[in-house]
Amino acid sequence: MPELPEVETVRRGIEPHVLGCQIVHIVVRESRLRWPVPEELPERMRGATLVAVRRRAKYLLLETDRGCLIVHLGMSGSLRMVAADSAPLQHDHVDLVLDSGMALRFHDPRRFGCMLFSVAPLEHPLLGRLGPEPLSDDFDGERLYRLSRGRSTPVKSFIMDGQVVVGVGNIYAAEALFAAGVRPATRAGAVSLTCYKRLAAEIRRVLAQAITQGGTTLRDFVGGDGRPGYFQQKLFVYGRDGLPCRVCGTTLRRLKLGQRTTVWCPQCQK
DNA sequence: ACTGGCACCTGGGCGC
DNA sequence: TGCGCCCAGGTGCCAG
Repeated sequence: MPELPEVETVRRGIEPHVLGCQIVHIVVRESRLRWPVPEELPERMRGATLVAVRRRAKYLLLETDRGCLIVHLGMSGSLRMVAADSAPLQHDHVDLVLDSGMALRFHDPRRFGCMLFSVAPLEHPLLGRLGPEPLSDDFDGERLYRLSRGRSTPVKSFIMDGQVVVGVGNIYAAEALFAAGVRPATRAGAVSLTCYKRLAAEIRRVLAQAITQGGTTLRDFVGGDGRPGYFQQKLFVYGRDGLPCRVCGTTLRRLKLGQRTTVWCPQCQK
């Protein structure tokens, strides 16, 4: 489900409701996520105080005085604040019950998400080799250009590679490539420095704008406060194959790159 | 070192 | 109404 803007929207939504709270207990109804929820998690976290809610790539880091919960929402996950005594629905796999009378509830029909524990999350194998945050100063067109030399992978797959830059998923990859006027199937190594500078700028702009809009609501995405995102009203290509380009009217085309559906405009993207 | 392909899951929408 | 098929926001891992 969520790309970086959605995860950031969730982070901002839950932060004010959990910061400073103590975890009374953790209810694990289904531990079979992408990786099993550690059996010792409830015992280890009982009584811990939440001191920060951070994000790295698409991972949420719930930091406590006893260590950190690493949460990924996969394709279909969500985190919501609920009343601690509210009845769980299907796929409500984990509750962090807080001393405020609320609970942070992890819901994930497809179970591609995860909930792990670490005392040094940034050194965790899943996070240790990630590239820079797209909204940080470490990310720019020169980096894209440098890392792409000699690579034959499509530029779209390249910018979705977490070692290159994190947080660019299928929606925003397509949108950024459209905005930069770059064809998704172009070999990464054949894209010029000029184009990469434009692409990096568009990746930043599109992600930042999506965060401002509260993320993109597809199907049932809602932020931690239950409000939907509005970015879908600004999509130029994602999900619009066969429809006219919003800029030039040309019929948008679709292809598969790295097993992911990709929509592009043959007129606007060269 | 790279690349493409598969895997993990459930649910919604479609054609028949 | 039911069944089978395809599709979906992610990403680790495998063989070649």
